[in-house]
Amino acid sequence: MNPVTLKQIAEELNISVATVSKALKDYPDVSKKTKALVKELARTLNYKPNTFAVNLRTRESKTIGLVIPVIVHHFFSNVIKGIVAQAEKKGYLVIILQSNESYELEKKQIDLLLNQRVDGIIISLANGTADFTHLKHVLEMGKPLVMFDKIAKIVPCSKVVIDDRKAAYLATQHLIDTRCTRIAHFRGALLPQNSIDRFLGYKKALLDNGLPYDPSLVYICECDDRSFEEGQENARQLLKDHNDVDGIFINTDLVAIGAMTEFNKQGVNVPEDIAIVGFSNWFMSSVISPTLTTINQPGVQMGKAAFKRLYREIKAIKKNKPIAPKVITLETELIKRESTK
Amino acid sequence: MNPVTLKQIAEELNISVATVSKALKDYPDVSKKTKALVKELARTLNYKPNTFAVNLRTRESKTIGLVIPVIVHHFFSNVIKGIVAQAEKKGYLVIILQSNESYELEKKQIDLLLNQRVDGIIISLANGTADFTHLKHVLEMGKPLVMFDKIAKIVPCSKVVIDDRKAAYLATQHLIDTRCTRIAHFRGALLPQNSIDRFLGYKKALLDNGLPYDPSLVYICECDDRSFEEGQENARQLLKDHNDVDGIFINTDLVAIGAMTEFNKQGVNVPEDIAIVGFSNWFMSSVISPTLTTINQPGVQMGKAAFKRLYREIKAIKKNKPIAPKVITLETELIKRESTK
DNA sequence: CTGAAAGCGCTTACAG
DNA sequence: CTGAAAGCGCTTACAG
Repeated sequence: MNPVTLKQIAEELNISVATVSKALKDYPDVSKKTKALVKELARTLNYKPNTFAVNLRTRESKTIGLVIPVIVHHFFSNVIKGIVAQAEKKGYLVIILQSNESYELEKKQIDLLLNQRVDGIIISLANGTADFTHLKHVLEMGKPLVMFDKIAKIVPCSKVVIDDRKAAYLATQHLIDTRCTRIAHFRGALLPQNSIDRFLGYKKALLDNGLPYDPSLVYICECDDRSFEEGQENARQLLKDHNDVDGIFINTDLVAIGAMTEFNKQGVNVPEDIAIVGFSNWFMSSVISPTLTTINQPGVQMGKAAFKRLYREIKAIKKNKPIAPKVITLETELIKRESTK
Repeated sequence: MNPVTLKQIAEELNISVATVSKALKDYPDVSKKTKALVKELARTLNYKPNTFAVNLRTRESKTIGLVIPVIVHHFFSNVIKGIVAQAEKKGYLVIILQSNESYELEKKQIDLLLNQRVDGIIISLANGTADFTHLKHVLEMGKPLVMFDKIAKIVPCSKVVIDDRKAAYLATQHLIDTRCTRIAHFRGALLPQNSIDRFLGYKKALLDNGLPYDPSLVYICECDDRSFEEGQENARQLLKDHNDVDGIFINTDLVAIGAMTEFNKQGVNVPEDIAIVGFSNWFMSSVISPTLTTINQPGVQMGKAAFKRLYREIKAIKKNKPIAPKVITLETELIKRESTK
């Protein structure tokens, strides 16, 4: 069965397409009687406006794009959930693409979304992204852009983040407060701002407490799909390199769980021999043994906040109002569990 | 900057819009010279066709819809990954919505996608879905529909599944082969076909091996966001109800891990006292201790297969060819690990 | 080989 | 209060 059009309704009622259109949208200059007739018939015929035509006329698609490094990831799937839920409330649909942590792919995905003429884009950067012209391009096209989690400070768009530096500081301070004196750090990849910030927070906490900063205690993990294994490997290496470490602040829960597994295997007791603080508060962290002390990173909330901000900017642009980029920082908290003393 | 249109190119070159359109699409009836000129200018002006107009003309959106019960779920996020990747290869984008296991919401999401005029829909049903008119409606609109994982046999559309009954049979047989004689089952919710099939496979394996089927050994879990806790609760209850159980086949890895955690806590040894087989092969299953014997459920592959099938049907419908629903069954395998003897 | 024309289905400024 | 007209940007059957 072919979808009903305004024209069909108009012919049926012997009025014009223009009037039907206006009646359905409750324009004040249509008589109540006509409105009632039109609406009644529209309902019985199950009329649905043709989105393609509406899009073409109104120049908006009521669709936004989302680019994330990986879909199969607890934090990002939580963010997706938040964005999709919030978008739906406002009548927006979400197209999702993943960059696989590749700059090239990220560029391509942005291009696809622009061609699709989405009304706005939300993105968390790939680890490999060091050039931002594709993102500036989005802004030049007059499309709102919101970054979250892995952001680029230099791009003048709104951002939804947590205070990574502060959270890392808190995590490290907690290790110090529980009498750790030789604290290692498993950091994330080199480029992402959040892994830089977490590293800086770790370092500052050490220095503020009069502990020396020792670069040889900092291990890197790419945090790709091998996170767990990276945790194991780093733990193994750490035990070889340093037998005096008594605490580790780890960039991500999954890496931390990998490390704990390795320590278990090698008979190193957590937290007695080595205390561990993770990051993100993945649900498994409260469930493994010992349960993992960690920083809560509110994924769903970040997704919601990112869409809300994007929505404001979409509205603003529609009204030709200028938009001032805003950085929204969500609260995190340290969740103390068994992996620290 | 405003996007370039065909009209602008036409004016610049003093030819008609029609010729520009045809030149760009390599119609055979345009001179090589004109084509070269047009393509050259289109490139320098960075011309991109207006998707809204193309959609309206061609009556297709190159967009598909995906409805899943939950996004934050290892299996489903793997499926998303497979679908999105495969769709992108064919120039399709994916709009994702979640039903939260609610029939009402699922109905609404389908409606949204139809209004958006997606070219096809892929769905895994909500646990709560017992009525299928919304899905039949999709087919009546002439839109291809592909179900995966949680399907409804009664809806005449293509499906991508695994042989749940066979896989469950294998899992149970493995427990029997390793000398379990009193085998419990933690099943999924009552309605979904796959949890019914897994239950039936369990039951058949028992009977085929001359073991009695005891309904009191079957525990239910909704497998919503409390899966882990449900596993713990069922394990606790099982220990109270039956002290003679020596094996359990569990509907999902996460529930199984919950159960194992509870057994650990209560000093019940896995696999010596109770052997466990899970289902899905979540990556954590190879990582916990003891590692979990399970059935591998190929999420990414299922996603890819679902899109491939949908794509075929979209093409067929475009050519007015009839489509014969097809059931695609992917292979699974039993992965033996430490949780069974 | 090129272009005029019609049309996809809608919205909205304007005339009456 | 109603409707004719223009137009969003493209595609394609048809005429020349």
